[in-house]
Amino acid sequence: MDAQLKILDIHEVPLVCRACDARHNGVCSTLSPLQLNELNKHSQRKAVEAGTELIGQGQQVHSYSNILRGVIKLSKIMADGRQQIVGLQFAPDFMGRPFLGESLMAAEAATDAELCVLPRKILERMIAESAELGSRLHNQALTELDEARDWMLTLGRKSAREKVASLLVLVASHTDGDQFGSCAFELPLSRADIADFLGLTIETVSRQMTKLRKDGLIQIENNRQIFVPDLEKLAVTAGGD
Amino acid sequence: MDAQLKILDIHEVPLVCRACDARHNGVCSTLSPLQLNELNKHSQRKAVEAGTELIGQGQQVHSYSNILRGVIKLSKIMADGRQQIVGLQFAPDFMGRPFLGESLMAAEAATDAELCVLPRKILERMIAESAELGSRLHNQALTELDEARDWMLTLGRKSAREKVASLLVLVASHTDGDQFGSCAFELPLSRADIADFLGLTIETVSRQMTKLRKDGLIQIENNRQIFVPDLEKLAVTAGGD
DNA sequence: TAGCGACTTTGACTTGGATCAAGCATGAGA
DNA sequence: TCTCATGCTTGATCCAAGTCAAAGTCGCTA
Repeated sequence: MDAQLKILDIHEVPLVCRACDARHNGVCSTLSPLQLNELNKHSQRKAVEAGTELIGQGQQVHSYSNILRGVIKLSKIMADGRQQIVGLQFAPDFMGRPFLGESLMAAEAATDAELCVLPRKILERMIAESAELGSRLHNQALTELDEARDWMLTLGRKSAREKVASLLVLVASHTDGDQFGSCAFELPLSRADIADFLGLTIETVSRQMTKLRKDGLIQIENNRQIFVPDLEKLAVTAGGD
Repeated sequence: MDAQLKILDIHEVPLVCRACDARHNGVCSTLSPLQLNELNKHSQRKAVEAGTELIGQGQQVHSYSNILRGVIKLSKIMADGRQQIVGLQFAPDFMGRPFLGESLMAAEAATDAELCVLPRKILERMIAESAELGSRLHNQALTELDEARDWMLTLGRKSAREKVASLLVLVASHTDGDQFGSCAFELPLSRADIADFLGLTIETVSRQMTKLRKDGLIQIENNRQIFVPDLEKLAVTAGGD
């Protein structure tokens, strides 16, 4: 909520994103050395802490970002305050909605995060110049659409228990600990965030987490540390397939 | 349900889509005459009647389509039969998810419809060749993503009454009768479809329709014919903005 | 014109999740 | 050490929407 750093003013942060290092495969990996050099002149690395609002619903868009570290939540809010998280973005996703001047939702850092900020005009010019970059972003848009539609099934047709299990499976799937049976991870979201993502209240989320714990499907430490003894079983609880 | 025509066998229907006529601005309008000619060799116009399944969840994708007339519903189904409609496509949308061999959802004609069917391989080659076509499809994907996220807010946070009103506003917005105050249209969906789209039951949909009617927000004739005396008021009932 | 099937509405009852209201932990600051 | 704020859990109660069951409506066919 307390936005110490505004992403829009890209000149605040001095550190320049030098090249497509491993974490930076969101966009740059498709560019020619010439384009990369051009991009480096304008891109800015930026660290933000959890809770920082990166852009508000209805605000003008001046930049896009590659997410280098952390989790960003995208949310929509109704006139009366009801809120729905409509997407989570993990590193190394590209963040932003090209070709639209005004943001249709708010973006907020769910965890401490690091971004590589790209000015809008520069990036849009590069999309026009590089078919490969365009294709890359096209594919990410399609993937996000797939995910959004999966989530529509979750929101529309699953019970609270299934919803919470679905969220845990989703977060687990974005954690590299892709071991077979068990996995452990830190939840990037508070109970309130989870509720906003699942279309539930915090009380219901809490109750279902407790129930999943008592049923032996998960273990919880310090509210955020989750251990899943059997991911398969949790996925079944989340609604199968 | 009874699929008399399978979209996959493009040779069944003799009529060839000759050119980018007005209704056919989904894809073809971006192509060069040479490419158009090439496309015309392979595209097929096809009429399907309401209820025809165009592709099933998990099936191999062999073609894409431009929708020339009618409404297509995209739906996901869970192992136990729970169903959620995750998108509606109206003419002149492009239908299909490029670059993925297997369909993540089912597509079914909600109304009688007419399609221009494009074989997958041909279209994907043309995307690679034409930056403008790629950009066009990229934009459609982004638009669909915007719509999906809007709908996530509806599914997650709105009451049954607001959901039904939202659907009516959505359908109204795809009807060219964009008069200011009032509008009239035919619902392309049955009560069961509406329920599947809104994450409700048919009974709840029916009750809310009745209540909206009794509140004077809509008039209903023959279940499907809707007259909205004041679209603005209905939009407010749908949750504002 | 009666009968059948698909679709819709309506009513009575149940229930899952929301709401309201305390408690409980943790950590920061005085 | 106390207090206060923040985030989470737990319990009691309520209500919106689901479930179950019947009855209308319409078109189709015999």
